[in-house]
Amino acid sequence: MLRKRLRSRGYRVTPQREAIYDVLKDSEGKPLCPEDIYELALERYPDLGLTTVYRTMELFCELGLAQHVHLHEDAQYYEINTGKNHHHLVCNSCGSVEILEACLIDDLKKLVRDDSDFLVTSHCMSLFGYCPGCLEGGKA
Amino acid sequence: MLRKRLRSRGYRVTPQREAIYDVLKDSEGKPLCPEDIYELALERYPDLGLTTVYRTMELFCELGLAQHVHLHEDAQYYEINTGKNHHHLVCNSCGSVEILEACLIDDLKKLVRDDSDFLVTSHCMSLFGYCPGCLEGGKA
DNA sequence: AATATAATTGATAATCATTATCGATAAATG
DNA sequence: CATTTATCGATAATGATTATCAATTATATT
Repeated sequence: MLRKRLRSRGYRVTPQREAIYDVLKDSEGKPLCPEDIYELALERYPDLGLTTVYRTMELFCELGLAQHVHLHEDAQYYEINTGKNHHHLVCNSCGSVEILEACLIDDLKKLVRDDSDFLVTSHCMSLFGYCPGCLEGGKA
Repeated sequence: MLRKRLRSRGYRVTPQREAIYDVLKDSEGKPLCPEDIYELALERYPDLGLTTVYRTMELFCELGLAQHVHLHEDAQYYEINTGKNHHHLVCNSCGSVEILEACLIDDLKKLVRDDSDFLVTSHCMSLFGYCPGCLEGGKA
């Protein structure tokens, strides 16, 4: 899987990339930060550098081998709390933000309330992609 | 609203806090980063310091006057991409992460596809709160 | 209205995660 | 096996956020 994916795009197969990929595979369902990945991968490839972890994760995400997970309640953007929920459509190209009034968070919260004992106090939710303008202009 | 909310919790009403709150109110629907807020608030209170913006936004979030918005696709946590979506339940107290297999993202994507011309390529979605263990132990 | 007190502020320094640089190394190709 | 060039790791640089601390000022009290 890893070897094929890398080679098909012209990237090289290296022991560092294999070590990092194995760490991710073994941690399925448990999100890891770069430092976590670094420390686990060191056990498989002792000369690994932290820089390589950052570079490799960026590559893996681009190749669809890994994905980002948002685990912090803090984010560098703020807005006034009006009490009513909504989502944001964030354009990867121009950075524009569109408001999506429809909100599935309440459904999801209800689902969690019914199915588990976890108490939800807040959430983070955004959709990323390309806005109509960028799609049309071929910037995407 | 601002004055009442501050005083009811023993916080003081200052021109800096009023300036920042006014900026948020005037930017409803448009998420702002600390630097954005700082620059807009300077027009209302020219001696404002950036440090105060960070402190004030933290306070406003605690008071429920403002909320965080996630606008970046990059996050410092990663996991392997298995192709099937799921959400994360993140405990504010112990940091534990529970997997929620149910996923409403596909419904939401469909909704966006039907109602707008925005092309969704990825998303961020997590629920924050308190896990059963922390609720029970009174740590929450 | 004047005073006391303690919260709040802003300038500065410190921190910490992430990114850029660059010479050395090693994977792929023939 | 030799060549080419992607990849690597150590280090420095960056940039956003946080800690420090003396000065200021909102509030309660007199």
